[in-house]
Amino acid sequence: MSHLVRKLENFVRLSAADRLMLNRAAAQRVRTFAPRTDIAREGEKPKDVHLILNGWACRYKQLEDGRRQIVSFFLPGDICDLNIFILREMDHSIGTITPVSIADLSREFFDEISTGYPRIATAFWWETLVNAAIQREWTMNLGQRTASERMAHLLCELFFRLRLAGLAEDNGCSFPLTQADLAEATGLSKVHVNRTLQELRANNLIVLKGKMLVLPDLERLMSAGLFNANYLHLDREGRQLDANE
Amino acid sequence: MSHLVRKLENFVRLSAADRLMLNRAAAQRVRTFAPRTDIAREGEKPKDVHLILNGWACRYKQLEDGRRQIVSFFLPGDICDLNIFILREMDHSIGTITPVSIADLSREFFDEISTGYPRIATAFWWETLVNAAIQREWTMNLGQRTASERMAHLLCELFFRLRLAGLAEDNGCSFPLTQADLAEATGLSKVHVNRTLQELRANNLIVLKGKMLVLPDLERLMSAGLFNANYLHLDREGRQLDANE
DNA sequence: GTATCATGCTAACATAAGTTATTGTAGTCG
DNA sequence: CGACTACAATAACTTATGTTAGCATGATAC
Repeated sequence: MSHLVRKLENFVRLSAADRLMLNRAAAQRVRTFAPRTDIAREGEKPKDVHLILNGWACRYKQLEDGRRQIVSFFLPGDICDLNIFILREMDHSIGTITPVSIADLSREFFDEISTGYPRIATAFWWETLVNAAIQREWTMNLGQRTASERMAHLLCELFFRLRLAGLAEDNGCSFPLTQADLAEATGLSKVHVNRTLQELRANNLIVLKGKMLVLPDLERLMSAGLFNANYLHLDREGRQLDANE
Repeated sequence: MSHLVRKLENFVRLSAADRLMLNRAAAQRVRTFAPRTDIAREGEKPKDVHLILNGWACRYKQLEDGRRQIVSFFLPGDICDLNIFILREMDHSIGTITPVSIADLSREFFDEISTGYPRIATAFWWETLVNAAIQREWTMNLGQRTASERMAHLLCELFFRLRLAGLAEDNGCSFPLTQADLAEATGLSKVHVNRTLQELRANNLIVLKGKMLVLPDLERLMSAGLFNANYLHLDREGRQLDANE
């Protein structure tokens, strides 16, 4: 089962036809990219919506003087920007971290969804709203949390999101980000990222080595990062109805 | 003409019927709020989409220990969160800065839009995408810009957005935010906000007094804030077609 | 096997921004 | 009118994080 379907089914119940539709779309127009290359660049006209099939990528923005900020990460099953084609040009770039394969989704695909696949349409709205919530949480993260809180929070988020797509073990996950990547995502310097990771290690909150992240005590890491998963909206739609609200 | 219509017409050409529909929706279910009160609170079940008719409001998040971050501002003509009702609970709060009046838009209103008002639907997608872009830009702002760049950038953004809704003069606007508000939005301390504003004043980039902001030289302020308006996507849809792209 | 490169680590030092505290100023309320 | 109150301004001091630089490690390539 694809990571996308796996993820969306955490929120809506999809029919067999829904799943077929999604898997069919994910099998067409597939492209692959080497690590550290751009899938799309700021200033370009957006043509398609990208679905990440495999690998890690990120959205980033750059200032004229070279300062770079990773504004979000894309994990397998993530969709880049619904309906982006109505805009005239990209206001950010999308680049790969690892080798990445994507499927390009056309405008026509979304037209089909909105006329004939209401459950998928709802699931896509959920995806859009959760992405917005993640971006807000990053604003909070950069604005209010200290370096170690910020790092702990980011690690929790990535772990939760990977788990949602079926890509994490019970207490860890594969983790391809370099300290330089973490620096660009947290707004810290590389040196301070290193210090911060050492601190988390010293507190037995993480084991991070050779592209593998182990979280020996997720609860403690969450509280170290003041992490509250509510913004990921992991509850299935209708649960409040089941509970006879 | 309402601020909403004014704003959306910067992007799509609306028909008379479109405008009528929007103005009708904006006249029903109107509520008013005192300054510094909450329109919605984190944890609540979202019921309606809010359209800001008048006044300034903000979205904010709070940590258990009281640290607060304003994650975005709402100006007249802004819509809070399209389709928010599919989520089970709010992950943030919405509070007023000034006295505010809003119109609550129902699920049924959006159903009507999506079946019978394609231009409005497109304009709403534009609004959603621009809001996402603004949130990304805030991430960049907090992660990479220095205090004075950050402040200059924020002032530019608010000025541009007010102008879009027809709420700014040529070289200034009404500006109800306190230094404490600016601190919560920029992730700086109140004291440092004060220092930063002094610096901008000393460089003749702003005149800020008694809830009025004057920008004597917008160009210079923009370059002081490394402000590039591309993320606001102010270009009307179809312009690239007119230009025979 | 050793040269090269990306990545990680550490130390010493510099600085932007935070903290605490005090004072000024204007508006509002009784 | 005087007493509050919210907001703004400043000073003195502290601290978290940035900067520069150098070294260590491990993978990849020839």
